[in-house]
Amino acid sequence: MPAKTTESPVRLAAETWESLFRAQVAVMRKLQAAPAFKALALNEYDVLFTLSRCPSGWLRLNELNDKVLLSQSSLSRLVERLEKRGLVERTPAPEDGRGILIRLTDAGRDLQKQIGREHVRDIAALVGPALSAAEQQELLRLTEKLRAAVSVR
Amino acid sequence: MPAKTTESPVRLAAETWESLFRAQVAVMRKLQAAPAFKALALNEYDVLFTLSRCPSGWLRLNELNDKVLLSQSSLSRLVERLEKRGLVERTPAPEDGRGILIRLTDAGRDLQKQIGREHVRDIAALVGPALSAAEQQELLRLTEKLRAAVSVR
DNA sequence: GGTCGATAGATGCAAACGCATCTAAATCGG
DNA sequence: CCGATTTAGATGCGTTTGCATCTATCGACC
Repeated sequence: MPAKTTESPVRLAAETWESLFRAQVAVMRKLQAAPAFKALALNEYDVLFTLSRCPSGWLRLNELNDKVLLSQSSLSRLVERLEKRGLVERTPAPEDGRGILIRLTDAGRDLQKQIGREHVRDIAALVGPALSAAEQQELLRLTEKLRAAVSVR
Repeated sequence: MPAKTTESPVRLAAETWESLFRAQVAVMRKLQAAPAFKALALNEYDVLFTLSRCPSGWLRLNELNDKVLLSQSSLSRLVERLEKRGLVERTPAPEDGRGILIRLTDAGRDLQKQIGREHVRDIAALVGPALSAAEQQELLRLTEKLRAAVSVR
């Protein structure tokens, strides 16, 4: 396929985004269908995952909201569900009477790890054969740069 | 930031996917908030867009379903809504009594073009400043390669 | 040609979603 | 220090979503 992307900057950006988006859809399709997500919706897993990556273990609800593609109200109720299932804990934020802090329970951490292992295998099975290591590193670099630039403020 | 990605292939693939996914979330956040999507949800726009890109103008429902991250039933009802709004048309497929064909109406095409213009501007404003033209081309190439590899069969 | 599994799409239903709004706490300005 | 604005999160409500299932047609095979 010839590179027809020397057209206009606007067009190049649009095509780049569309390609990124379609790739995300294609991969996500496969991942969602995996048995790892019988127990937990992807958004729910994403919250557990994000909490597991947090150094202090605690995250504010609004911090979580930056990571996940959900409205504030939906995230609020999603966390409520996770709490009912005993996967996360809530505490009023000590320094801000409006806020709440969330962290994984032991059960939540276990479930995240278990699903995470399967999930990582699924990802590797999809992405590994598709791109060389060097290409993956470059894709990682570019998407990280894009995310950082878009997320300013 | 040092490249810690020379670890294992599995880990590299997982980090690459996570970075791609987060970038997608970050960009999508901004795009969804744009005034272009007051009139039409993103999934709905995506269907109109896909139809507008189709050479024959007609698409089967199941072909459409490959492009969009929606279940079959959700897409069925989404198209139903678009039809009620006069944006798409349905016809029984001539060669397959089970299938239906969908295409844009004139109103649908107009709306897609109108939103599309705004949308492309929004994308360019986000992606353009984030990556150089060469980087965008490389990102386009890598995501297209990934999508193609994942979509086989 | 008739039966049988597979495929396309529609539909009932409960769960999840976003928007608008509400309450309460923090921050700002005088 | 007090009223006004902003911010964090919860909640009512109508809409959208996915799962399971249903109907109808297609294709394969005997």
